[in-house]
Amino acid sequence: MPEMPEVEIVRRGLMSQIQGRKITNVEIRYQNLITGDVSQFIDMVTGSVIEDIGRRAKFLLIHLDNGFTIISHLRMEGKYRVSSDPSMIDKHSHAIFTLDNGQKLIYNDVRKFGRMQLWRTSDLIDNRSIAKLGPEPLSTEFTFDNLKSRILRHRRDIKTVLLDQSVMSGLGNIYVDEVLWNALIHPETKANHLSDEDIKNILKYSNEEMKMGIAEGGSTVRSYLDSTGHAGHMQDFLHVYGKEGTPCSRCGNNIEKIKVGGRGTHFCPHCQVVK
DNA sequence: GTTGATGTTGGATG
DNA sequence: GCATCCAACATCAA
Repeated sequence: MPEMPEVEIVRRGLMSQIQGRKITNVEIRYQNLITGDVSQFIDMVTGSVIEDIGRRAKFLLIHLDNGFTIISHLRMEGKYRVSSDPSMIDKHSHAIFTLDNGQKLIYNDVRKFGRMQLWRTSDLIDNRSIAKLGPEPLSTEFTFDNLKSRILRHRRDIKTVLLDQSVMSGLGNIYVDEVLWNALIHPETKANHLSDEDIKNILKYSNEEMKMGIAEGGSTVRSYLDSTGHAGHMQDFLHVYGKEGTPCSRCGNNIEKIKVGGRGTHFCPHCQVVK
């Protein structure tokens, strides 16, 4: 499911729903959900208060009042849901946090790809997953010079490079296709062949797409729902993702779908030409 | 029934 | 270090 905008929507939802709540009980039904020692995770989280919820790229950071943070990644289909309705719990509910107001924070994940781990809040920057992340759109570090030097280091296809979270972070398979369509760049263009103009466009449209994705509540193309169970609307504004065989909204040529770096890739063969 | 694809990341292998 | 391949898993469509 989630790229940066979807994770941000989940973060905002959780902030209004569970910030300040005490976690009175923790149940982990799928042991591999937790990276590290499961019983230690349960011990440390039980009885703590949720102080704040942050985000770095696609990682949710649930800050507890005991100096620890739950680093949570939803991967493909992870979902949080806050509810007191027991029917919200099913065979795909892998973690259940009982809160002091009687509600439960339920983590659902059909494909079981998502992961959580506990990390000392003051040492978050040392976490391997967090440490390697490149700058994300809408942040102060996301500048032309920084992005240019990071992209030009690579000779892989630009699509693959933009999906590499150590180059820049936040984009996933949907938004990267949209950014490249907006920027008029063919997804198989070699990264080190890009012009300053191309880099400027990647910067500009990454910011725009992330901003719009957040404003529209995220993209729901398969299964994404926020923590209140609502779908997003960004899917109504996509130009290429999932549009194969339909006319490009800019030039009228049919959108094509190919494989780039093993990922389904949508682009307009007329607007986006390899240089 | 079988095969392939699905908003991701990280580990193994050259 | 860099690039590529595959695994983790369940479901749905062709």
